[in-house]
Amino acid sequence: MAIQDVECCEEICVHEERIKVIDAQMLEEDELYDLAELFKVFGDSTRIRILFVLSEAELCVCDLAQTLHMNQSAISHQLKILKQAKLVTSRREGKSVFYSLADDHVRTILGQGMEHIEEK
Amino acid sequence: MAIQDVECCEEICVHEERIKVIDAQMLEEDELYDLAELFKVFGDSTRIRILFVLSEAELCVCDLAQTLHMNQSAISHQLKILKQAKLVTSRREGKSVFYSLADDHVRTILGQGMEHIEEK
DNA sequence: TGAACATATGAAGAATTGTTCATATGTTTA
DNA sequence: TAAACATATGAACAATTCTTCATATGTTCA
Repeated sequence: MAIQDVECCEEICVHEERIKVIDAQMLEEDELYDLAELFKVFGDSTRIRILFVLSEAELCVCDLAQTLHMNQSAISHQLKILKQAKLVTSRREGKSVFYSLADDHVRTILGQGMEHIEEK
Repeated sequence: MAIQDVECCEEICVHEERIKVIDAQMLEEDELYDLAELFKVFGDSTRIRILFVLSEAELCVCDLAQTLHMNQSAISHQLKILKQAKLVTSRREGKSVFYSLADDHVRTILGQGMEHIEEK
């Protein structure tokens, strides 16, 4: 992101004190980045579908692929992203790997999102 | 998304009944899409910063640009996206346009996101 | 051990997205 | 009405992302 001087409205709306206070309370750069990265993970309909399905039942990669009508590779790639974000966990059982939701934040966030879009 | 037949594990992990039940409960295509679109809006650090700043105070475009050290055009573009997603609202006051958070879902979602990344 | 199966992953191409630049729109005031 | 100011927006380029294909890894069982 380019940092630069910005010519700005001077009379009405620049409240320097207010800006200073906000600046001080601002999230750290890496927190901001992590937060955006987290939501980016939610921001894909394939991953939303995976999370939604896993909120109903623990499933293996193959079941997920079949349920979502997508090939195994695509699902595996998305599961990797979900796992890196700690939104899902997995356990191996023989040849299969079963995935499930990592914790309740996932459900809460999905639920809040649903509420928001339903209010429109 | 390509829909196709997937050769799938047959012995261990395909639970056809389970899949049928999940299929029936699955979100509608457009709900899924809307939900992903919503989270996509949260999935950018500039927009997260805008939302965070607006959670502290109502600000005009110019103040936002100055606070975030970005130019006015970039901020306006992002505000448009936030407004389309109904995450912010605006009111005009003379030459300036003031933006603020649209509702408390925004705060809840941001808060849950913060909790999640802080638990790591 | 080797064949069969389930999952993971690297590379590549298509599609999407964010910022910048230039300019348009809308508001105030001289 | 014209100039000055604040905001909005279209086009373009760079960067990121998602899916597919091919193949590698890991597990079971004959």
